[in-house]
Amino acid sequence: MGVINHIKKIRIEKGITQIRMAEDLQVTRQTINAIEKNKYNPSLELALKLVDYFDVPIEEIFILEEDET
Amino acid sequence: MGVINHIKKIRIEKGITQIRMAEDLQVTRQTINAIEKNKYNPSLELALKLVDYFDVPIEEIFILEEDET
DNA sequence: AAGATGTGTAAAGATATCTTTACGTATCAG
DNA sequence: CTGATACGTAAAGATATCTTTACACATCTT
Repeated sequence: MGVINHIKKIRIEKGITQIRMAEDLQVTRQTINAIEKNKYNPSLELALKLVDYFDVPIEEIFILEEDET
Repeated sequence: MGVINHIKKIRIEKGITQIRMAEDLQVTRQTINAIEKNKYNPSLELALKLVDYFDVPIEEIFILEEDET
């Protein structure tokens, strides 16, 4: 059970650096890096900002992994 | 800047109690209550579970309020 | 080689999210 | 009135999210 994301993939595709993303989204570079490395999930607020930032559907960025029985 | 939600409205429309929601989503009733009262935002994981649970687009539940310049 | 740029990481601290326990109020059924 | 059900809330504590500061490594340019 948990959430994984495809932020790094999307960021690279768009040719954006972690540094620029952090500035644009008003968080630190370490936050972007940690989320890309799936160290933890973004807050809902940051997740929604990421959706707006990349302009892609949320399902293309964040995947809710179901509990495998 | 922040996120508001329409969980209470949607829950009432579907005739579900906070207690049942909490059981179904495996969180406490207090968590549901606090989120409905906008005491704090759900985690991204819980937010995605809520989307699945209600089967509505995320934009109908969560609204990212922009910073008014 | 030296400097600039982009990325990975770590540790300490602040704040947010969530649980557990518990109490209060209101409504409805018996 | 009594009991059951649903909701609102509060306080203490655990864990997650995010910041600040700092260091390391790799690549590219000069």
